[in-house]
Amino acid sequence: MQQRSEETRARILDAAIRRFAIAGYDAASVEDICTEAGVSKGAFYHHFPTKQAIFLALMQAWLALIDVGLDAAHEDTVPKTLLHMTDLLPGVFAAAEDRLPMFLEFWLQASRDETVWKAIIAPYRHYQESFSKLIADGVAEGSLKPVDSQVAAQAIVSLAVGLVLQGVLDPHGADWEKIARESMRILMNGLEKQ
Amino acid sequence: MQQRSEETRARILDAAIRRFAIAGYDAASVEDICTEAGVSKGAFYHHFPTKQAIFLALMQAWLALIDVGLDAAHEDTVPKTLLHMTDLLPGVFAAAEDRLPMFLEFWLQASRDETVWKAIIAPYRHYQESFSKLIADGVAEGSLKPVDSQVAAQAIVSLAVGLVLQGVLDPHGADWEKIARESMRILMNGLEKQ
DNA sequence: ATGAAAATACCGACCGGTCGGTATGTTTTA
DNA sequence: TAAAACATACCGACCGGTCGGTATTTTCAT
Repeated sequence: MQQRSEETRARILDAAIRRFAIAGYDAASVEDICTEAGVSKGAFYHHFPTKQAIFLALMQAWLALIDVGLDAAHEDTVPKTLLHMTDLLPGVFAAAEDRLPMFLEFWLQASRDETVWKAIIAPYRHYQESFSKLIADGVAEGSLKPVDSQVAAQAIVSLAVGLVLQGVLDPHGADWEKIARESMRILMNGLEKQ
Repeated sequence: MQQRSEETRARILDAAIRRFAIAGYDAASVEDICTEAGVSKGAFYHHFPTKQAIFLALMQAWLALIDVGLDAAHEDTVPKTLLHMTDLLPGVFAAAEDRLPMFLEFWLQASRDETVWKAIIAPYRHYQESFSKLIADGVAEGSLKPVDSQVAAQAIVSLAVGLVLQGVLDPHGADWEKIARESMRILMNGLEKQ
């Protein structure tokens, strides 16, 4: 049975998420993670070759989740799809909760470490491209103004990223779920025809 | 003469900006900064009590700069003011250049360290309030739609923050100056009357 | 089915190296 | 010459990663 092994691995991953989110990549020591997971350092290095490896594993799992989320949001018209995605945002905020700082951590590490950057940049550009295609479809079907689809896509992504970042910095300073919904609506007003 | 003292202090601050931007707060050691500045550790700790102190000093100088920039952008009507700010964005991108990662560094430290957070949150909320008042003025003068000024302000800030963050991650992946200008225009389309 | 052997999973002491900060001495300035 | 400015050597704490050894699970011949 590899049941024990898999559970140990899962415990380490789970503990790592919490420690990285709370303390950050550098400050969260391997020993911290092991203590939180209730395993030894030997177990850690049995499952992961380096500290960075577990970080990458977490990041890739997270990136895969985004993919699933985006695919699941498709509706029959482009504005409906965008609005549906907007409606999902509050849920994302609520679900992420204490793991939101990990988002920042991924971003920061990627901007500094080439290995991390290479792992994140391809999916990231893929998302941009997805949104861009979505906008282009909307323009084609006549539901959106004839905007530059690349630019509009990046505007949407930027707004979302900025909202998350502010939610991380000042979680109780505003009702971010409401702001997310309504500010996306404002942006959409600038995109929708009529 | 305290000329030498002041120059040493300035050299240390300048070196710290570079090291923090390139390596990040944790990875940039005090010794790194000293070497880059061409001074000894003794000089460093003569001018700054702790490593965090120099970080806070840099951050406060940066926050003060933003204040100046925002105040300088005022025009006679609200949409004109917003567009003027938008036009300034490319310059901000160009000027920041290698110091942009510092932005991310400030944000991250603030989300983890209470001292840093307290230093950044008041100015941050002040900016939000400034934008909010600006939007409210626009609604009052009839140039903007009757939107919730808080929400609209946060949308603008979010978009700006998101643009900067993407510029940090993927500087050569897109023409961020153009995207900044045009995506702000789209957002404005959703705000302006008629 | 069962017991031994092989493979896997895990433990925890330890190492080389780094880092923030200090103590103390020397140089420069007023 | 006194005080401020700077240099240097050093300390204790910590961290990522290693390693020899132990416990547990799986394999397989009988």
